[in-house]
Amino acid sequence: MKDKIVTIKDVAFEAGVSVATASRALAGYGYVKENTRRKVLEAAKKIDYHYNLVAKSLRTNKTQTIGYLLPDITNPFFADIARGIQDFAFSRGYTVIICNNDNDNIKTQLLMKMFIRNRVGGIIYSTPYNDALKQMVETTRKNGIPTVNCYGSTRINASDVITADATMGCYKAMKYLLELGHRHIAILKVRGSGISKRRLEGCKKAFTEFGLEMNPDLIVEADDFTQRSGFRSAKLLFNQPNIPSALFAFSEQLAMGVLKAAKSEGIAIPRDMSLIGVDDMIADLLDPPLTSLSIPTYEVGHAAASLLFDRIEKRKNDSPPRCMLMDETLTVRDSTGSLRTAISL
Amino acid sequence: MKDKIVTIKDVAFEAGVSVATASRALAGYGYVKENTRRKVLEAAKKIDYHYNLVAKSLRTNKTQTIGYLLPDITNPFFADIARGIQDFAFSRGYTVIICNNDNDNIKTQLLMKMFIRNRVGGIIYSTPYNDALKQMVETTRKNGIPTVNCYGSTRINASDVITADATMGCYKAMKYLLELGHRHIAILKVRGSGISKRRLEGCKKAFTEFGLEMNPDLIVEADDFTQRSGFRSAKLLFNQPNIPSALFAFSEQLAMGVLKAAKSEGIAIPRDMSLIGVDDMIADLLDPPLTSLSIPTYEVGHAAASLLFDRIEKRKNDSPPRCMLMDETLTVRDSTGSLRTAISL
DNA sequence: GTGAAAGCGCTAACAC
DNA sequence: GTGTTAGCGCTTTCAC
Repeated sequence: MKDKIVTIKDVAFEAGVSVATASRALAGYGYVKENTRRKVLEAAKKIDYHYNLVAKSLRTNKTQTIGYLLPDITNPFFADIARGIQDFAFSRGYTVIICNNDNDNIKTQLLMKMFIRNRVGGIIYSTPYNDALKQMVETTRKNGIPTVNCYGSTRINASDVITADATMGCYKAMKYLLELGHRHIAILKVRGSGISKRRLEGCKKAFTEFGLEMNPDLIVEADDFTQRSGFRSAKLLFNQPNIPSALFAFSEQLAMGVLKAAKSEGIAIPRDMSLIGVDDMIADLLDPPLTSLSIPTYEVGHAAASLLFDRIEKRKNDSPPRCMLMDETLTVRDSTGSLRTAISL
Repeated sequence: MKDKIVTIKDVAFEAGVSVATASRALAGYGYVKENTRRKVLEAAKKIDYHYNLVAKSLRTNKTQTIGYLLPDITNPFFADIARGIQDFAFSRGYTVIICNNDNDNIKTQLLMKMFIRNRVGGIIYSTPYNDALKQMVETTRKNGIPTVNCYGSTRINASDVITADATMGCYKAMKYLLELGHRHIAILKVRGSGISKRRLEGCKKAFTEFGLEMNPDLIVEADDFTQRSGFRSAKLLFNQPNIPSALFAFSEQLAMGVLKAAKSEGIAIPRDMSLIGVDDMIADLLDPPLTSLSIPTYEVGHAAASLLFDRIEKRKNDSPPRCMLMDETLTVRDSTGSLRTAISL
């Protein structure tokens, strides 16, 4: 139980070879006779040697680590993405440092600097690409650290971008509602949100395909993606002369707010109104289980890591930023029904 | 944009001092004249220097990193703990490596080895202290890496332990039910679960205090903590001659299963039966919002990190393992009511 | 207060 | 196939 640190030198001595050979055997590269390799590995095990990644990192000037910057790991949406990233990274022998910025620019800057100090091989971020981040991305690039914008925004920027195809997803969801016979369909989007805009485009496309046009009065703008906003907006909507036969809310939280508002107004779902949400984190637990456009969060994370490792390993860090879109899928549950249902009552 | 790496040497040159002085100024220890320090920091900024933690780690033989081993970051319960750990670690200038073992012993071993190879300063784990883990904890201890068992089990083991006071929590919850007038109270625990056993003890204590005894027929053993198990067990229970006036399920998932079973049997909650759950992750979103015993997950994580840093920084790594208990709190919502309600109907 | 220099554990030429 | 050896970028004695 001596505190003497066991190094590769000790392994080499124990195995009766040079440190170079020991190194080659341990790291598994270069030419080592199978017999020698075995001898070295046995010696390592015997003297309880543990490879020192810190030393390797210093020597090779690259770590087996990447950073992931997100708003808050407590948010299941990002936790799923994180899992996708971790699994991919781990399969490559990498470790990931997860940091929460709480949507705070000061923290962003601090954390990105921490990533650099730790000499991460690359950084994935799921946080809006604003000026604070832009500046830090610039800095990391100068330091040879590639970045991937993971579900942050599709706005052209200095990083590779991976995100879900929101336009296409909403097109599918809206088409589904139209096929059910709905025409008087309300949208609950968020004011000033880029992704809301893209979602709306998808909706419009579906309407156009049906030779219809959306009623601007039914496009409601919420302040943010929260449940409270959803509740408030829905209340307002429900106090109009006639309520829509279907409502498409652009987040799960918004939809939950709508659900509450509907309950309080005695509006039964889906009998009186069909409801679709987005995100699908706990949609199946709601009452009624919510038909929902689900974002393939795990796959998004996985793909982000894959994009990042392309740059880290293949060193093609000078090629222009790429953009990759993942398919959103519609999961039909109990909150939607055909228009006939509503008419018959 | 040259790829030349900027080192402390360059900073020293730029500032016109020796590397030793530059090092002292940059790391902020030892004697450096205020004036010199400023000069060095300015030089560093000017040539865009980024401190290299890898080199520091190699030299000092300690990293600014800890490891957190959990079943799955996607589980909000552990994500909350992770957040508590991260925040504490970050405040100490540490970074945390989060690894999911999916309750798999092989992965546990792999990941713990990864932690050692990365020379983490300490490890927190939220995974059962079984033989596989025990062996790895032994190994880390030999390598001078302290460990904290965070909500894993209170069984005496080689690590510091932090957990919630389940016995006390359940005592409070049960007392609440008894004060509401309930006597015919069912428990939904999990067979073979250590924590379930401690929870049951708390319940018994409350009964004893009221001069009562628990009815063994109403202590139901589920196979695991899942919703499916809760549903199945509740169904069985509800098909008995008379249903209990209250039910206490030892996890949120179990309670959700009970909720579903009750709905399918036409049992109204809380009118026909009161229901209490444990965990309180999404209890407020359920229908009805669930009265719930909440585990202070964030605080548990925070405390775990605090315990760990005691050992890392104060180097009192030879003192015997400590055990720390956090209070669980009862959050009353709509799923519980006084017995009179039930009688009156 | 500051500087010179040794060395943390590993890798990668290069020599044999 | 294997060995020798010079560092990677920092810290930290020990002189001055």
